[in-house]
Order: sequence, then C-alpha cells, then structure tokens
Amino acid sequence: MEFNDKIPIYYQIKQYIYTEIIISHLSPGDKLPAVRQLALDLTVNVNTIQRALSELIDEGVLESKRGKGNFVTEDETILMKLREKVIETQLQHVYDRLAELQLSPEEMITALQNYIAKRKDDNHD
Amino acid sequence: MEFNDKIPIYYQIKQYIYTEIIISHLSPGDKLPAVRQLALDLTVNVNTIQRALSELIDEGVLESKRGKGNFVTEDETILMKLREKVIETQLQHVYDRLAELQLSPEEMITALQNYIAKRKDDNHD
DNA sequence: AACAGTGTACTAGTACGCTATTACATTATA
DNA sequence: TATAATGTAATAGCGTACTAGTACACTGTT
Repeated sequence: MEFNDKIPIYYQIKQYIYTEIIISHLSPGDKLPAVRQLALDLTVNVNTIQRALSELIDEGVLESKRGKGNFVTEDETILMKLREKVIETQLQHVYDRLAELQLSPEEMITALQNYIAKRKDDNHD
Repeated sequence: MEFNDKIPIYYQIKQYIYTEIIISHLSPGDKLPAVRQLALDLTVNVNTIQRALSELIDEGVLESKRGKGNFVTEDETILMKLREKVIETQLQHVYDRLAELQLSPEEMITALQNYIAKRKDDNHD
C-alpha cells in the first residue's frame, strides 16, 4: 500500500478501512485480519495499525473482542451513513478548495467534466 | 488562518500563496510581506514561513532578493500553468478517492451536482 | 493443562515539524 | 556612516508519528 507522506499513516489506514466497508469487501459482523497480519499486509508497525483501529472502535465502526479479533459493527445506523458521510467529506473538500480559487459552482461541474473527458482521452484508467 | 493539523503547516502556507497568486491578490513582480510580518499574520514561526517560501523559490514561483524581500516571479510560463495545475491536482484527488469508492464518472458528476444543490438549500454559502 | 492466536499495553529510540531565539548578510534610508 | 528593514542560517527544545521489541490478558483448541 502506498502512503502519502504528508498525512499520518494511521489516518490513511482509517480511510482504507472505511473504503473496504463501503465497497463491501468487509460486511457487518466480518472479522478483520489479525493486527499482526494487517501490519504485515500494509508493511507498517502493529502500533500504527492499533492506533487506527482504536479510533475506529471509538467511532463505533469496529468492535474489539479480546482474544477473538476485531469485527465490523452490525449497528446499521452507523454503517448506513458511512458511505454518504465519506463521500460528502470528499465533495466538501474539493468544493471548498475550488471556491477558494474563485470557481463558481457551475465552473466546478464543467471542470470535473473536462477532467473526466481528458482522462478518457489519455487512457488514464 | 486555520490550519489542518493532519497536514504540515508549511505545506498549507504554500497552498495559500498559490491561491493568492491565482486569484490575483498577488501579481507578477509583487513584493510579498516581509517574512516576519507573514509570521505575525499567520501566527506561525518565521522558520515555518521560510520553509514554505524556500520551496516556492525552488519551484520558481517566487524570487528572493536579499535585503529587499520576496517577489512573485515575472516568468509567464510558470504563472500561466499554475492555476491549471493547482485545479487539476484537486480534481485528480477527488476523482481518485471517489473511484476507490467505486463511483463511476457519471456518478461523480451527479454527486457533485447534488452536493452543490444541497449547499444552496442549506444556505451553506 | 498446555499451547496458539488474538487484542492490548508499555518502553525506548528515531525522524520530522514547529517554536523560540540568536546571529549574520544585504539593501535602503536617515 | 549609522540604523532600520529585509532575507538567511543555526541552535536547542518540544510534541507527535512511527518503528522495534517485549510482555501481558483473553479465547479457543488440542
């Protein structure tokens, strides 16, 4: 896994787990890989994994069962809003930044459309 | 100025200066406030300002004149591409993140449109 | 009961970003 | 020429992120 060196690794791991849940690679009640295994997979230290997981546990996204493992919560009210919340955070970020650069909402839409079109031309995907 | 504590302050200051140039609060050849003044304005240490400025100087966006001050470059080729480059970086970021979340390009557009509509409803601006 | 697999906690050490402070170099000005 | 204003450099100290290593607590299995 590639990490952005401007943002704490534990924070990026949180985003990664959000993603895994949102795209249903992890489902409610699923057991996560063991912390030592995650550390190997992501080539970071166990403590860094633990830092990320403990925050997710505090948020109620994960549940920890000592001796058993970490599990995706089965609390529907939390999971239902997760996708919407994560996506909205991204949109808010790009909106705020482009607004700083004095783009109008209409210009933001066309800028994104043009960017997507350009990617297709460049065989960017 | 408010800083995101997940990203280095010097890096956010770079973004701030990019913005000031792009929206023409700073024009080619303009003198920046003195480093000590900037430090006061942004309530950070002079060294942190210096860290940001030295990278902008390396990039050719600013020019340093010892004893005189720091100035926006008059090199048109650099400034011409600055706006496009900064905006594209933002679009790339949101595109990549939403693609991770398995949104199609079409869904990204409508998601942004809906977000903008929602902001208007909420009197968000 | 013993063992393996799990999460959790703690310590020590390294690196980096930031602050505070001091000093120095260059330029313009009084 | 002296002084003020500028950028530049260097040091020391602090907090946090990360790593490495060790130990402990709980659970399930043999």
